[in-house]
Amino acid sequence: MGITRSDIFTDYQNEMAALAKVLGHPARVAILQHLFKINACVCGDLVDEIGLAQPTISQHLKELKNLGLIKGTIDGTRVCYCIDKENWTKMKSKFSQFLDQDLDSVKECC
Amino acid sequence: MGITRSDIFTDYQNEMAALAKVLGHPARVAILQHLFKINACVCGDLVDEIGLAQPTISQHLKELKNLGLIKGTIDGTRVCYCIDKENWTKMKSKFSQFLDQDLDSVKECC
DNA sequence: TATAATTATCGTAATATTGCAATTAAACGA
DNA sequence: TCGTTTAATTGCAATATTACGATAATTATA
Repeated sequence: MGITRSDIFTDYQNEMAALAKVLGHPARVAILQHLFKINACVCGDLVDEIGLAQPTISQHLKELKNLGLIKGTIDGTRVCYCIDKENWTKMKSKFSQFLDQDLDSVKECC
Repeated sequence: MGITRSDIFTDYQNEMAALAKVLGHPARVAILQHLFKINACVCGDLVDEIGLAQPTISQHLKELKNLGLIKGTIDGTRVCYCIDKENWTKMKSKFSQFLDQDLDSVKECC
């Protein structure tokens, strides 16, 4: 049905999935990489840098902003985007918690 | 168009996104959590544990297997799934590389 | 061999995502 | 004020994802 049955999962599972999902597109990975490299930039720069149309970039920026990974400030006719450091740190610890599950005690079945 | 233009991105960006994407569904997060807890289990257990239909679980298992995060061994009429430790470690370092980009030198724009 | 148990696959329906052209909105500068 | 610049929004088309019923395939068991 294309609809995720989030009602049957825990909050943790849904939040973890939502975070992973927003990283699950190469354009958004590229945007975040560029913001780390450049510190801050405007939408138009990303259009040039990445090579997708302006509305497409704008849409990806919106998703990143909705999850809190970036923030934007209006600067005249432009909008300056940058990494939201506080939320990035929170995301990192959420991922760490998931990825660093105890692998040593895992027994492979085969 | 619903089709990701992976041609314009780097291999790194595409691989990073593919890994994140497979974690981007709560059912797959739940499956992985359960495998960590139980070490190994069969599809039917996951159907009971998670509460989605058997074909749906089977499909999610397939995606996890395609990315290499789990592996399955045929055991009679059942298939025993478990975490692929080697690939899990590889994924972890890929995520670390991305998530641990130098945050200290990032200047927020606003 | 026939039946049961288990998982994968197929087919399909519903929804989501991706991408862009066209347009709108907002703020600046001549 | 009027045009210019920049980004967001709208509307739409194409593709992808999610979910499940039905079925097939495989192996064990009676």
